[in-house]
Amino acid sequence: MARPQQYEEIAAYLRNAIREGTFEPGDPLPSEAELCRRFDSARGTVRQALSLLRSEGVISSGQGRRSRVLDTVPTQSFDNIFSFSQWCVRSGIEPGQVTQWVTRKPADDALAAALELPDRAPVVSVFRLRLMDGEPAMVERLNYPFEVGQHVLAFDTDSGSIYQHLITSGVDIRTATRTIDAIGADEEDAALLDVPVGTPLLRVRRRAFTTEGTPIESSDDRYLFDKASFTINSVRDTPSGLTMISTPAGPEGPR
Amino acid sequence: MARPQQYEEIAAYLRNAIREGTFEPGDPLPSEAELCRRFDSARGTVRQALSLLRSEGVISSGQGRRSRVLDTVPTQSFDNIFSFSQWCVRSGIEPGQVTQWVTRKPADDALAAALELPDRAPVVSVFRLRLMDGEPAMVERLNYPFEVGQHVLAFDTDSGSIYQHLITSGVDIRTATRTIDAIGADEEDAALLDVPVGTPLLRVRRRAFTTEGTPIESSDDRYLFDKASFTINSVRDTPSGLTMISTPAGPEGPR
DNA sequence: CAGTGGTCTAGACCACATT
DNA sequence: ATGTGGTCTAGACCACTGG
Repeated sequence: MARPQQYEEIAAYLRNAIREGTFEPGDPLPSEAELCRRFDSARGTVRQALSLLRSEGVISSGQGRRSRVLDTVPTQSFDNIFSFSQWCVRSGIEPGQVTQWVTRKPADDALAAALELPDRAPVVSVFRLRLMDGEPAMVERLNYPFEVGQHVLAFDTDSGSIYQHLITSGVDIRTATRTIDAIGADEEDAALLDVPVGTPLLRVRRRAFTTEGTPIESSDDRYLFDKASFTINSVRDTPSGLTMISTPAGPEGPR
Repeated sequence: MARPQQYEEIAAYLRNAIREGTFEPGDPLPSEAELCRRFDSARGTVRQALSLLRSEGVISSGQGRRSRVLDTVPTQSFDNIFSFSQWCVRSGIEPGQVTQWVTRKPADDALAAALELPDRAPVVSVFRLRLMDGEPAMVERLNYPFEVGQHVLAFDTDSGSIYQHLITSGVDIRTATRTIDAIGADEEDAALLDVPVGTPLLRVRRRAFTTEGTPIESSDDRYLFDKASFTINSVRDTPSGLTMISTPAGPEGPR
């Protein structure tokens, strides 16, 4: 595993350089030709990397102009992001975790509803502090129906990605619903993240489902506000009557 | 202009065939090799077309598998996502706005990059406080290239939805990229929203594009954290829809 | 004008899914 | 074993931007 994808490497390098201020918002990136030389790769590969950053809302490109850095924080596109660990690696950040506890207990009302289980059905819960390059970045609260949670109980939660572990355990994760909002840190959050109570946090609540629509996860992640952001691309429907085979031209939008 | 782009032609053909039921949801598309033959083009070009459809959430691809048509997700909700006014109305809330100012001025570096304009090109900016049932809920900062902004200058920004006005003025809004994060209120935000400085706000930065991929808006909305949240549904391959729901944003049913 | 990104071609090898 | 998409190479021409 971890076979390095060349275009991912180039993208990671650029994301890193941007995050560390080598390229500031508004600055031009190196030209594609320059990047080809620097990474000894073909232009198609470089363009694939840039296309990735474009879809993440990190840079903007245009014919004849150099690509430029947009005003951004480290950003995750929703496409492939189920896993904090994976996300960090893609961004050139070292992920980490400190497990607070793992329990098996009966679900309370709200959790039973979220997982579509009978009241007081057994669930497995995980509570971890997540780190980026060794620094506190996110508090993670995960809840699984017991059937799924078994795999979690049999896993060293300090060793890495639970998501990855579930996938390789054969758990069928197909769709997810995320709700994003902002809240102030409560006492528990504040202590772990080492910030004052009330500090703004970005909360992402997630429910994941199998192909059949059975809920298999209900979680609550709270990010330090300057550690993460999320990007979403959306398309508006074309007015119905128009497009036939011959369409108006169009360079690049997202991705 | 309107020089036909080959990959756009291929994409348009596929979109059409899908819309007309030639390929039903779940069906495999023709293989890339087959499309190469049919359109007498190189594989890279075909892949560019498929990449476009993938980014639109129309198909899903995977190594070794044929690309398949996804359940078509009605992006009808796009308008509701884009327009604060429409979203409120749909949620049974009375929208309102207090315009702070509307200006025309040269773009600074960051804004020029975001709108893909030459440095110091003229832009039209709007700064409004938005209300829900008469209460402050959001601070809205909108920026348009002058060509688009003209329509805004000729509009009473206290009267309602700029988005609606642009659409009816014939502005072609096709795609958008949103980046969501959390920040503390600065002094300007705090004064308008009537909260202490540092209160957590949900920030949504948006870039909107025409069919040709030309940027037509770059904006920054900051919501009181208890007034709004965002919900995103995604499938393991491709992001599909985005929905905005109102305050009592309880865990939402999947579908 | 030279430099840059947008598009396109015609090959190649690999990993994975299906048979 | 075959077919498929994912990745990559090494060229090419064009349209546009910028000095």
